[in-house]
Amino acid sequence: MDYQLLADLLFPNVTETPADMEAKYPPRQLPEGAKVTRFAPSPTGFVHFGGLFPSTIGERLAHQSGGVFYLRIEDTDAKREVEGAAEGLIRTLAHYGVYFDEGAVIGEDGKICDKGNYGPYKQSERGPIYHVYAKQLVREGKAYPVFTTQEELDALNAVDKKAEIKAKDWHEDQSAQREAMLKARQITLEEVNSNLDAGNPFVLRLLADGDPEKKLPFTDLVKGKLEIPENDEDFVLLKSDGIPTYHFAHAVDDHLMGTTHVIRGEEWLPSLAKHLMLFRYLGFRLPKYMHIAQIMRLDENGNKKKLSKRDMGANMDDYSRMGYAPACVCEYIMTLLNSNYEEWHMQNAEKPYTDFPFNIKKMSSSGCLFDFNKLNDVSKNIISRMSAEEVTRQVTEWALTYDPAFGEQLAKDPAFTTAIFAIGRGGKKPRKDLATWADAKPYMGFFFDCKQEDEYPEQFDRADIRSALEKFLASYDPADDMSTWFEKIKAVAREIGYADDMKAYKADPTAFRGNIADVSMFLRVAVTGKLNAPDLYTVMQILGDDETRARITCMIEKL
RNA sequence: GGCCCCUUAGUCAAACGGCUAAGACGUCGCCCUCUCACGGCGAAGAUAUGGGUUCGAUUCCCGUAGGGGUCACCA
Repeated sequence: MDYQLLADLLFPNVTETPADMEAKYPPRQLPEGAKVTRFAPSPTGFVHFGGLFPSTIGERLAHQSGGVFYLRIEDTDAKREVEGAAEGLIRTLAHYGVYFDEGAVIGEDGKICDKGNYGPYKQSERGPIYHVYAKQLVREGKAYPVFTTQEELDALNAVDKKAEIKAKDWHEDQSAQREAMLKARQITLEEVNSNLDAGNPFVLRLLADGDPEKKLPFTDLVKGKLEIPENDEDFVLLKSDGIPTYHFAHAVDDHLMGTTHVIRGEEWLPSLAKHLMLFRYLGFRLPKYMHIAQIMRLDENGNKKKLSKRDMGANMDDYSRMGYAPACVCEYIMTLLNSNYEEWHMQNAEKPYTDFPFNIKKMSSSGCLFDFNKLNDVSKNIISRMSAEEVTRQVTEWALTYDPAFGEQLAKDPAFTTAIFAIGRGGKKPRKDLATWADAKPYMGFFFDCKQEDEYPEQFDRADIRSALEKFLASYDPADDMSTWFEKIKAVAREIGYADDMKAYKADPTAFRGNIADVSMFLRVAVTGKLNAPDLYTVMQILGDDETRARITCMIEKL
C-alpha cells in the first residue's frame, strides 16, 4: 500500500503539514510551574453541578499557578447542539466566579467569539487543523478509511445507539465487530478509488497496535497509579462528515493549545488507552491527567447514581431559583474538592475562597454524594457574616425576580428592610436563619404582612392573653430601652398571676398560672403572628409604635 | 457480560504500618434563654467481607461482595 498516495487521495486539499501547525501554535511562554487548563463543554444545554465542579478545579489550578484557563467549545456533534447553549454556559460559569483568560468568549454583540492566539476555540471551526494531522496519520500508515454508502449512513443515524447496545449480546457483538474491523483494514487503493468516485463518505479509523492483554501503567494525578489495558480498537478519528470525534480533537487541541493538565470526569477513564495511543502516534507530549470522581445522587432504591442533568440540584440555574448565593455554592464546592478547606476557612473566615491553596493531592478519588444539608450549613455561615446591606441587596434582587410582590415590598423602603436584616447580625455569634434568599420571607415576612400563622396554644386562658395584651399596651413606651421594656413585661406577668422569673417558675410551676416566657409569647403572636420570631424588643422597635399597637389591638379585638 | 475505578458513621471526610479510629454536616439530649436562631456541653453512629504479610494492618498484597463508570460516525 502506498500510504502517501492514499493520503493524497483522501485529503487532496490538505497542503499544510504538522510542522506548519507547530509553527503556527508555538509552545506558550509561561513561568515555571504555570498550569494551562481548560473547560471543554459540548454546548448541549445548561451548566450542571457536575460541570461546575471540574471547571472550578481548572480555574483554581490555572490562576493559582499564574497559568492560563481557557474555554473550548466542543461542538463536534451538530445533532446534539443546542442553540445559545454556549452563551448560557459562559454566563452561568461567570456567575459562579469561573472566568476564562482565553478561548471562546461573549463578544460585544452577544455572540461567541475568540480571544487568544491558539484558536479557533470552537472545534467546528478547526476542521482544517484536524485534517492536517489526519493526513499525516494516513501517510504513516497509522489510519485508514472505512467507506459507507449514504443509505447505510442514514440507517446508522436512525438507531438509538445506547438502546441498541444494551439490547445486544456483548460477546457476540464484540467478535462481530472485531471481524468487521480486521476486514476493513484490508482495504485496497482500488477500493478507495472506486468509493471516492462513487461519492461514498468515509470515516477515518486509527490502526490500533495495542494488545489488551498487556497492561499500561499510568499515573493519574487524582486516581494515582492505574493499570489500563492497551487499546486494540480501531476507533474513529474523523466522522463521515469530516468532523473529528472527541478522542482525536482532544489530542490535537490539547496539544496545540498547550494544555498541561487535562481535568475531566472519571467516565473518560475507559477511553484513556485510546488517547495515550493517539498522543504516541502523533508524537505529542502527554499532558497530565486528572480524572475526577463524579458527584452522585441517591436513586429511589437508595443506590448512588451519577448526578445527571435531570436531577434535582443538577442545573445550576436551579440554585439561582432556589435562592442560593453563588458564593455559597462555590464554598460548598471547595469543601468537596479539598477536605482541608473547611479547616482553612475557619482560620481565614474573612478571606475569599480564592486565597485557599488548592491542592490536587487532597482531592478524593471516590465520588461523593450531593448533600443539601451541608450546602445549607455552608450557606448559613456565609450569609450570617454578610452585612445587613448586602443581605438586603441580594434578597431584594432575588425576590424581584422570583417573588415580585415580596420583592417590591422589600425594595420600597430599603432602610426598613436593612434594619430587619440587621437583627442579630454583626456580633461574634450572628443569627443563622437564612440558607437561601427564599428563606427570607418565612423568616421576616411578618414585618410586611402580619398573617396569623400560628395560633395561641390551647392550654392558655384567652382571658389571660387578652389581659396581658391590654396591660402591656397600657404600659408600652417605644422610648424604653430593652431592660425597661422587659421589666414592664415582667410586671404584666405578675399582675396576671404568671411567674416573672423562670427559675422561680421551674422551682414550683403549680404556684403560677404560667410564666414570663408565656407572656412574651402572647405578645409575640400578636405582633408577628408567629410563635417563633427574632428578638421581640427589636421587632417592635423596627415596626414602630403605631404598627405595634395596631397589631396588638387587632389581636385583642379578635380574642 | 468484558474491562476499569471506588469502598472508614446517614453524608463529607482525617489518621507518611503504631494509642481509646479526628473533625464537620445531619440526628438526639442537656444547658443558656422571652420563643426561634446563635452559642456551650454531651450522646448515638464507621474502617464492607474472608484470607495473608507483619511484633502490630483503616493503611500493604490476594480473593469475595457491594457500588459506580464504560463498551457509538456522543461528548
